[in-house]
Amino acid sequence: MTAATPKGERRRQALVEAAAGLLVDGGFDAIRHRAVAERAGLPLASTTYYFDSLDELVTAALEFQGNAELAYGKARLDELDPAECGGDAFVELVLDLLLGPSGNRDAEAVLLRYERLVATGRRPYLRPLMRRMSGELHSLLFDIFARAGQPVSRERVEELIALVDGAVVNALIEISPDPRAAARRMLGKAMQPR
Amino acid sequence: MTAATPKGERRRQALVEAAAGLLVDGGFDAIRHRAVAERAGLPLASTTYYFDSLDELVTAALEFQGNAELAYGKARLDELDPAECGGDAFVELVLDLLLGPSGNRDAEAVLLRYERLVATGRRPYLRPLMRRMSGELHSLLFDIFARAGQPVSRERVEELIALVDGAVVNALIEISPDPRAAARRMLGKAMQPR
DNA sequence: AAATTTGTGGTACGTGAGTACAAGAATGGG
DNA sequence: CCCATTCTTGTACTCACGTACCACAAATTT
Repeated sequence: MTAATPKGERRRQALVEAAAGLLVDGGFDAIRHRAVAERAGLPLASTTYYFDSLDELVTAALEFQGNAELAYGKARLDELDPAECGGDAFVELVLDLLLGPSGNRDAEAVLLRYERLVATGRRPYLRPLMRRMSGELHSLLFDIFARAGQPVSRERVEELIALVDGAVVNALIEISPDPRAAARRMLGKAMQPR
Repeated sequence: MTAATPKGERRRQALVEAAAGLLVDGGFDAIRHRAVAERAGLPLASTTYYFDSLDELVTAALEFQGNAELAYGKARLDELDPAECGGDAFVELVLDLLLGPSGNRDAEAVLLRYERLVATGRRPYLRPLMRRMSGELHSLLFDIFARAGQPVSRERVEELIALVDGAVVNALIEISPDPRAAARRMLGKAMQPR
């Protein structure tokens, strides 16, 4: 159900944000009616009033989080100074877009981005949303490469994303996972001038 | 707990196989005491008798499944005829090792291999096992490339694996996921003679 | 053969979850 | 001011799950 009153809309939004927070901290399984309500400081029943099912709440949380990440990416694109796109700095920029800002407690925060992809395998209802966000991310990267004076084809963007994603999922099984370092290594090598 | 009697050992093994089956069909969350017992045709309490905790059962199931996959890979290596390693056939061979034999109901079966990687992020107790299996898989691929007359460095193996893994996780969000096709495309391009 | 270990399985407890419900409060238009 | 719609929330029902328990059977050891 959708809210019809301003206050209702605010409450609904508070629930979405709480759910998104839980999503980041604990993954999809952490989004539960009771946990969301508590985190938002609202009663349990408010979650079932504004969302017909838990899936709907999960979808809203994912959309909120995804949009936040895309907004961050767009901001980085806007403030991009082509002069400061030396090799290493540019690699870090791309990693920021794909994995989130560095300084995130890493393995933890990166994990969610990949749980999302894989979870979509068993939750088909997330696919349309994930497709949209993935498409926007690709476009964003495409623009960033162009803006940085290193234009690439869309196909090449897909390759680089795949390389980073693969490096990350394989890094997750290390004793002390450092997925960003693994991705940096692969990406740095792939982007080296030939 | 470990079994001490031959019959006990058989029962324990039946539980592990049942759990592995559930793992393949429904992912980690599908491994539950009751489901495992029912699938094995044994009483509920047998699961707690042979395994101190559910984690132990999950670990055993994963190990069983992983070993089966590695055995399949070794068999493919043994029967490898270097003469039949034309480009396309060889790509398919590599995909068979990384994604499982073609003909698997694809998106379904491939999914587990990536759930494992990501799940390890939130289940540290799986890491040692995953590391071991991942290492063996890398070695296997290294040997296969050499045997096929296309030797590559271990670093290059890692790159190709990352490329395939990244292609797969990104393919999972499609409306009708075909991760194998996506991986085939990327891998084929990356392995093209330069 | 007795004793001890090992295996077996029915049952039940406690917990946490999704969801339903109904009674009450707030809101806004006539 | 009233009334209908919208919102709010405490409570409770049902279910599935992990796990513990215990009486008993089978096997193994002494």
